[in-house]
Amino acid sequence: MPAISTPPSDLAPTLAEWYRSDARDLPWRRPEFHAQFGAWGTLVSEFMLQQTPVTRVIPHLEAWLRRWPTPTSMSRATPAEVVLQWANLGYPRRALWLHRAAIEITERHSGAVPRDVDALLALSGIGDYTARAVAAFAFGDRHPVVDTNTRRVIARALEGRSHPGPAARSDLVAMRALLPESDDESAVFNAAMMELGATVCTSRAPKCERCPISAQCVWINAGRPDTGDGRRRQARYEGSDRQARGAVLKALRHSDAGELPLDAVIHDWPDAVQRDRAIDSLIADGLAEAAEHMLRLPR
DNA sequence: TAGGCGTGGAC
DNA sequence: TGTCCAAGCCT
Repeated sequence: MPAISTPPSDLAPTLAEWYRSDARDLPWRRPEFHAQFGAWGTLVSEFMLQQTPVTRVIPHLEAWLRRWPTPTSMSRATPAEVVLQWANLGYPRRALWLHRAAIEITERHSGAVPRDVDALLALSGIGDYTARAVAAFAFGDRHPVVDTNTRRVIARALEGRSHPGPAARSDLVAMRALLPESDDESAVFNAAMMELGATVCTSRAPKCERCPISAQCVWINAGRPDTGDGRRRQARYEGSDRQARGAVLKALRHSDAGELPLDAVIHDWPDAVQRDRAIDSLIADGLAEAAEHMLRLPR
């Protein structure tokens, strides 16, 4: 790993000041949000934000929390209801995982979102990022919160690369070394690194002229070299199994009573083998079930 | 560790 | 148009 040229002590205060003045006003950052929904609100927001843009999440989050304001209320829903409410947010397995997590929280933690990172990691659909995001943002504890934005800021500002490498456990170690001493300052630092990456230090066309740490940025001082050759490319979507799965589930979501005759499910799909493979894989994932020549959302 | 997994907006 | 990208997780 390249040498770190900026002392961590310089970064946090500068970013904290910038964050206080420039951070977006997002629902889950408002005190009323925490007062109303607590850690559950944070947890739901983090599930929805996994690979889905902020602007698409906001309306869904508010509808979701109005319907299921606590883990226990959601634990009593059916998978079909949850998948329907998830609507077109994408990656619908997240809806099942969130539902499962709500049940686990109800059964293992008496309906209260746990504060302990290991307990959070043990819940369905929660990994290194989400567990620490909940612990840091909902409970104010000092943990390294590392998402794609954080990794990009570290790659550029500290390592002089245009894009971070693949996510790795070592990212947690690198971020932990940058955290301020106190819980409060750490939470702000985590949020500020993410915010900078999301709004200024973006993947494409970064706005370096608006960056509060541009003077210390190793990447800028190196002439902003393109070092992104080794990045993993997202697989082609057009014609993919994912597209077929999405079409099947969309048909189910829009059907009456959440079910369709099996032979009517995207019957005009150009590749019948792929269509059947998509249906089978959705059933295997628990996102659909077959019964009596019908395909339906899971009950 | 690499590949699979939705959806839609921006360019 | 096609390509990239988005507060990741699971296997």
